[in-house]
Amino acid sequence: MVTQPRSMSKKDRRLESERMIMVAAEKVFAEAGFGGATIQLIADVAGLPKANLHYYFPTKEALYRRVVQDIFQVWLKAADIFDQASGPVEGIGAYIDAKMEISRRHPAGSKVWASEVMHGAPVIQDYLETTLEQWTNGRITVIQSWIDRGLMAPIDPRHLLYMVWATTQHYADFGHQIETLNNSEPLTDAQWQAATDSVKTIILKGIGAKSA
Amino acid sequence: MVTQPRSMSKKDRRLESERMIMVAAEKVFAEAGFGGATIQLIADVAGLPKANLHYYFPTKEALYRRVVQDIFQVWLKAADIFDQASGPVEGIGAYIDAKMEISRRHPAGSKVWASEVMHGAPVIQDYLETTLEQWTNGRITVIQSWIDRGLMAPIDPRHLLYMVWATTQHYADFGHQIETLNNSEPLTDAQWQAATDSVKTIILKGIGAKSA
DNA sequence: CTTCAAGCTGACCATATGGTCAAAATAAGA
DNA sequence: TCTTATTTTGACCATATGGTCAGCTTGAAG
Repeated sequence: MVTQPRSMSKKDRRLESERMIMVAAEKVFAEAGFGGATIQLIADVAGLPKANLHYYFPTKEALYRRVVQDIFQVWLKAADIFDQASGPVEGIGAYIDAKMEISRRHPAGSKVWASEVMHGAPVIQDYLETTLEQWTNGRITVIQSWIDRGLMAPIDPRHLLYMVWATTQHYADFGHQIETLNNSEPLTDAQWQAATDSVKTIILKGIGAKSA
Repeated sequence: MVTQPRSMSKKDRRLESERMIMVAAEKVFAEAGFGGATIQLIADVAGLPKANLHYYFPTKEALYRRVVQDIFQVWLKAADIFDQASGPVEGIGAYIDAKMEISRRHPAGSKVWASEVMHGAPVIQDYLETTLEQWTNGRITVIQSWIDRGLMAPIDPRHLLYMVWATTQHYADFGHQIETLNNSEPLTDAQWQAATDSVKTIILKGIGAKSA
């Protein structure tokens, strides 16, 4: 456990403790799944007694919910890029860049999200039905307008989005498999760049994207 | 529980019981994850007393291992199609067809596989390092030969394979999300066909595939 | 310095779960 | 029919785990 500086105010220490717990929880939930994760292990990773963890988060479910909600925020934030784009090359290209970066920097979060959805989204079903659906429909409109303006081929925007999600998140969720097939070595900077380029090249060419 | 006909021999009944347990286990492991699944629930789904399940499979791990190995076999079998192809349009096209069909028919299996890999492949690490790596390298050779013969653009074959895996498996692993975004309705036959067509179109066009 | 609310923690509890076992039931073979 | 191996099952056990709680510590405010 990293000792917390005396300088911190009580409020800061609270926030700091909550953050440490969240980070530990994200990691443990990602590695073991919700059912396989134990409060004890999360507490150990965070460097706190189990009872202290319960002081901040009353139940395992509550902690898990917070973790999933946090991840969803990151997810949504990356999507903002989409809107500032003038056409598919810039918009989808930048979106792929952002999502690949998330897969690289927050693989644990991506896995927790994947696990949550795979198990039927018991915790964030309402988000899927409201926020995600609205975001998706908005993006579908944008993509459709690009198609209407002749900036890309008439691909079903929905399946295009699924492909981007699937491909980018795969590098986080199946990172272990990818690493194994890479002589059990993590991807290097150059390899991540090559992966990103490959994904962008294939998808942008595949939809016949033209710069606006 | 489906009563087993008296006509069955003892050996057949054993196989039948094992199969029922495997089917139930695949479903429960997919829905709850390894840690969240309970032997009791698997037994209930299979329609057997818990103790009887332990007669056929000594431990939870042993049962899980069998389930994962089974799934891997399906995975490999689908890959055979690849070899009979004369070029990327036929080979990759047929491979995408096969994998989309698996996602549709065996979504639970796909989820168990995804979960296993996400958790670091504790059970099938050796398969990844041997069988999967060999299969992958073989396919990379094939794809490279297509590139050399000018049948497709010079895409890194590895990332192409990852994209096919990611995209096709996404329809199983994230099926719940896709269903939610489809007005909480399962995809119809036509929608599955449209999804498959979209995936094939984008990828084949994206790699500049030409018929041999 | 004193007071008091906020924060922290070791010890404890109830429950769920994987797994065991002895005995009963069943079916195949002599 | 009798014998024996296989299969089935209810009852039981040891352990792990989520969660509680009473009491202790700490630090801010007056």
